[in-house]
Formats: sequence, C-alpha cells, structure tokens
Amino acid sequence: MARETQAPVGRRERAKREKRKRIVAAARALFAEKGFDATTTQEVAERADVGAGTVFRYAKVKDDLLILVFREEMGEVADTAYETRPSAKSLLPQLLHFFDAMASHHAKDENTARLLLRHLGFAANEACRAEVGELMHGIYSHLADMVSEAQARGELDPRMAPYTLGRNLFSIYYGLMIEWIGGYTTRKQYERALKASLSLQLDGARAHQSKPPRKKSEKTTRSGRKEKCQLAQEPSF
Amino acid sequence: MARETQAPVGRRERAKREKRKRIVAAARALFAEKGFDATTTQEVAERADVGAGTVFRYAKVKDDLLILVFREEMGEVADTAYETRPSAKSLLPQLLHFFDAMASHHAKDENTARLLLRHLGFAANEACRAEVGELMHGIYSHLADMVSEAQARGELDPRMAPYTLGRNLFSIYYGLMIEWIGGYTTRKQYERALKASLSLQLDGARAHQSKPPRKKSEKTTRSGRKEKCQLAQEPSF
DNA sequence: TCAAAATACTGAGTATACTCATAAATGATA
DNA sequence: TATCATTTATGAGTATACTCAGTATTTTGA
Repeated sequence: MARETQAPVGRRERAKREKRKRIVAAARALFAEKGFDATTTQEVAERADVGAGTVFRYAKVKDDLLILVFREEMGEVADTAYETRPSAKSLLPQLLHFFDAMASHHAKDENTARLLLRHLGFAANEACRAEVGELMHGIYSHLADMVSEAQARGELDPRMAPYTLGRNLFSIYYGLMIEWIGGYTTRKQYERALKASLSLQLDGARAHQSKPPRKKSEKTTRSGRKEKCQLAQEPSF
Repeated sequence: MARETQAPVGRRERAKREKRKRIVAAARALFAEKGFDATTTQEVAERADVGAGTVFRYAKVKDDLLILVFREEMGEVADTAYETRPSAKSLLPQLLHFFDAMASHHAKDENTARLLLRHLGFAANEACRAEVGELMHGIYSHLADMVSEAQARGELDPRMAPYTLGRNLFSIYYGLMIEWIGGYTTRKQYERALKASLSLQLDGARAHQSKPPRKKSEKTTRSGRKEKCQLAQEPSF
C-alpha cells in the first residue's frame, strides 16, 4: 500500500518531506486537541516549527489540511474494513460491512466528517488532489475486488466492469452520507436507505421475466398513477 | 411549484422577505459581474441597502449566498429539463437528457459550479438548508416520475420504489459530476462514464439466466483473477 | 394605548486566512 | 570553488468574513 520512494532523493526533497510531515503532525495534534475551526494556521506553523507562510505551500487553503491529516486515516479504515469483511457471505453484507466501518469512523466526529466530506472532491493544492485521487482509487479498488469475487462465485454477471460498479456503489453511499452528515437525516435513516439503495443497484431496475427471489420487504406502494410523485420511501429531502 | 404564502403575514415578515429579496438580487448581480470570490459581503450589503451584519442573518456563511442565488435557477433548469424530455423514448435517453441539461448549465461557469456543488449539502443557515431540501426533493421527484412512467410502460419492474431509484440515479450523476467539476476528469469522460453508470444501475449487477438483450458495448475485460483490481473502465481517480 | 416581550437590524471591531516580495538553500555547470 | 538558475521558506502585511453588544422595530395582551 505504501509507495516506496523509488528514485534519487536529494537533500532538498528530504527536507521538504520532513517539513511536510511536521506540518501534518502538528495539524493532526491540534485538530484532535481543539478541533479544526479553533485551530489557526499560525498555531500549526508554530508547532511544526515553520514559517506561517510555509503551511500554505503544502495546503493551498486551510481545508486542504483536513485532507493531509485524514486521508491516511481514512485509507487505513478502508483497508481494515476490506480485510475484515465477511468474505464467506454474499456481496451485500460485505458492502454493508465495508461502508459501516467508514460510517462508524465518521460518526465519532461528525463535525470533522462534515468538513472532510465537503472538501474531499475539491482539494486546492495539487499534491492534496493527488492524495484524494489515491484514496478514492484505493476505495474503488477494494469495492471492485469484492465485486470480482462475487462474479467468480457466480453471484454477479461476469460481463460487468467491477470498477464501474464499485464507483456506483460508492456514489450511492456518498450521497446518503451527505444527507446524514449534512443533517438532513439521522444515522438510522441513512442505514435503512443505504441497504435499500445498494440492493437496488445490485438487482437493477429492469423488468425481467423471472425476477430472482428477493425478500419481499420492498413496500409495493402502488397507488393511482395520477400522483405526480409517489413517495414509496419516506423522502429525506 | 411556487409555494403560496398561505397564512397571516405581518409587517415584520413582509419586511423580512423584502430585505431578503434585495440581498439575493444584489448577490446575484454582483456574482454575475465579478464572480463569487471577488464579491465581498460588504458590497452585497451596500447594493442591497442593508447593514453589513444583516447579510449574515440570511446567509450564515458567505457560501450560503450561493444557495440563495442559484437554487431557484437550478430548480428551473431541472423543471425545464423535465418538461422537454423525450418522453417517447425509453428511460435512459430521458435521464441523459435531464442530466445533460444540468451539466450544460454548470459547464457555462465551472468555477461557480464547483463552489455550488461543494456547498450544496452543507448549507449553514437553516432557511438555506430548507431551500436545498426543496431543490433536491424537486429533482428526485422528477426522476421518480420518469421512473414511474417507465414502470407503466413495462420497462421497469413495477415493484420498485421510484423515489429510491431516483435518488440512486442522482447520486451516480453527482459523484461523476464532482470528478469532472473537481478537475479529475474532462466533460467527455464524465459523459461516457455517466451513460455506462446509469445503464449499470438500470440493468443491475446480478447474474440472470437470461440477460435481457443489451448493446454489447460493455468491454468484457476479463483477465486472470490474480490482478487485485482489474480496471475495466479507465479509472478517473 | 401602553408596557413589556420578542424579534430583527446594525456597523464598528476583530481574528485570521491568505498573499507576496524578499531571502535562503540547493542543485547544476564549468 | 565560484556562478548562476531554480526551487523553497519566510513573516510582515492586508483584505475581509464574521461577531456581538447595542439599538430599533414589531407584536402581544391587558
């Protein structure tokens, strides 16, 4: 997982990494102590023993610090979740295990989670963007692996592109996560919705001659086709 | 669509709405003139002819102004897209039409789109959050309606909850949108991926006895199961 | 009609995220 | 080693998002 430094590393590059490490460590410690908002970039600079302006060479905007601090952490959460998945079970429980690990992590500090989720796709500093790219690729790959295994078990259509499905599954998780962390739903609601939505992605929406057997939990809220919008699931938004 | 003021409206409430309208108008004009970043909250206050502090009673943070300004606009884009959809065609082209309308709108000002997408789920002011709720509900409802119609045509499984599918479809769009607007992919890549991903949601992932006929465009990138992750679609992250 | 309570407005003041001109350090070249 | 070119660090300075204590306005209700 950890990329080895593979090429000539001059003094300059070494110093840079050293400095960067100090900044990230300082930020991490301060965020833990007093939270993101209460931490000033000055304080980070001081504790890292660098100039105030130096911080902004590694984080173009303060929010970028969130990524520097938490991308490793989230990567580890994802890796662990992947490794501890119930691989004997079918895909859905594995996915729920995986996403639950991430959700539980976020639940421990919803405030930070909010800021992180919000900034994830929009890192300003080039290096931070690369970090996000790595993180997402790692997550998609884990999901793709679970998908591939399910294909090998004959559970899923073997013609399907695992990475694409992985990304879809994550998008579904991400969307519902925002509703929860953004304060529109509760965690309970999020969990219910996640299960239903992931199932829907796996099963698909097409009409088939013979639907594969499904727990008939899906409420069949049929009503007159007149209603402009039938709210089968209680809408969170 | 427009909620009528249904109840007793005192002078205070009227003044509030008036003021709010002026603030939003001022912000809209200034954003159009000089862009979001270059516009100061002071300027907004001045042009709206209110005190500098007053702005923050309607937008708890500056970003909230984005929502006040653009939620109506996006709602209209969505409504128009819904109304002009090719309702004779099947669901997928209708979805592509719908999302393309929104994407095209964002493409006209990627910078603003980035800020808006980023802030959407995280509005700080309570009223702004309500606005977002309305916007999202409107979008989900449009999608749910298209889904319902497809069910009526026998195209989709009638047992499925349209609103849930609508939300899934939007999440897929949203995730890919972030990759594009966030600068990880191009619009071309986004469009390719969107089509593939939406198809995947509609078709589902399960293995069936008899797959319904599909354009065999899906590359069957089968390779040894050894590879930890087979990148069937070129991964954007 | 008048207090009193409730709500909304205000703008001077403040904290701080971020800029940028300058300096320092390093690497390359000879 | 001396010179130059490039990259990196720095921190004083600046712009501005946001706060909050005080004021104004409206509503209530007697």
